[in-house]
Amino acid sequence: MHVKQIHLFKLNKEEFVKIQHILQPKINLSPTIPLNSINTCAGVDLAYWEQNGEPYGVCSIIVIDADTKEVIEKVHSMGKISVPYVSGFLAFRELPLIIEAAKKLETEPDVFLFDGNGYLHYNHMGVATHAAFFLGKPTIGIAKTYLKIKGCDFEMPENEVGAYTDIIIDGEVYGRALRTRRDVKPIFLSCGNHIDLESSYQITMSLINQESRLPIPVRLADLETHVLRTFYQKNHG
DNA sequence: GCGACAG
DNA sequence: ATCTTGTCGC
Repeated sequence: MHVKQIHLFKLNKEEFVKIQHILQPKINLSPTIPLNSINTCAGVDLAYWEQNGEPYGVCSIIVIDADTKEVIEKVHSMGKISVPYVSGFLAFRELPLIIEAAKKLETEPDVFLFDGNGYLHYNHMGVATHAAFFLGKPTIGIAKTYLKIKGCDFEMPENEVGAYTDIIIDGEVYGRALRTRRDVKPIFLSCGNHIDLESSYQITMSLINQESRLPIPVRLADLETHVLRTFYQKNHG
């Protein structure tokens, strides 16, 4: 798959904010493709560990068939991590490996689901949104915990599958607290890019099974990163 | 000094 | 994210 190259990853916080401000107005929340033409969905996740006191990470991307839910392709990338985790700047830490892995894809997924926020972010520039500028495909943000913005809490959705409450800040919809399964904590859904919230919701709910509150491709990528981490730790590189 | 903090 | 034992429940 064709992925735009990057060239910007040893900057300071001010530079990161500048980049987010430049990209933010270019976010497009209109769907580029209709729901019924989505045939393949990719899940993206990373795992981390330390080796000789240095941080390493592995990124897994797993593509599944939207109908059968069968795995079509999986790729990964591994390497040293050079950017620390700072809330609000996750994309700068994770994008290098994400892009490296995406380049290896032979299939071109119709949509990417990320482990992290998209539009639900201080500058509407969570990792899912930011990644779309390199992937050029629709992206969706799936966070497991709530990122509080401007002191606004979320309203707990009803305990029913598919129940949700929108997260509205200063009159703008940032995302959605979504109960994907009963008796389980909600996830925090938001647009990444090139897609609207309702479509993101439909896609996400269509990818839920009994295994997890997370959509299947994200869950699979999560499991895969753990396997890969064990492998790379054992084989010291 | 204290609390907050996607992954 | 990661470090970690047991434990409750389908």
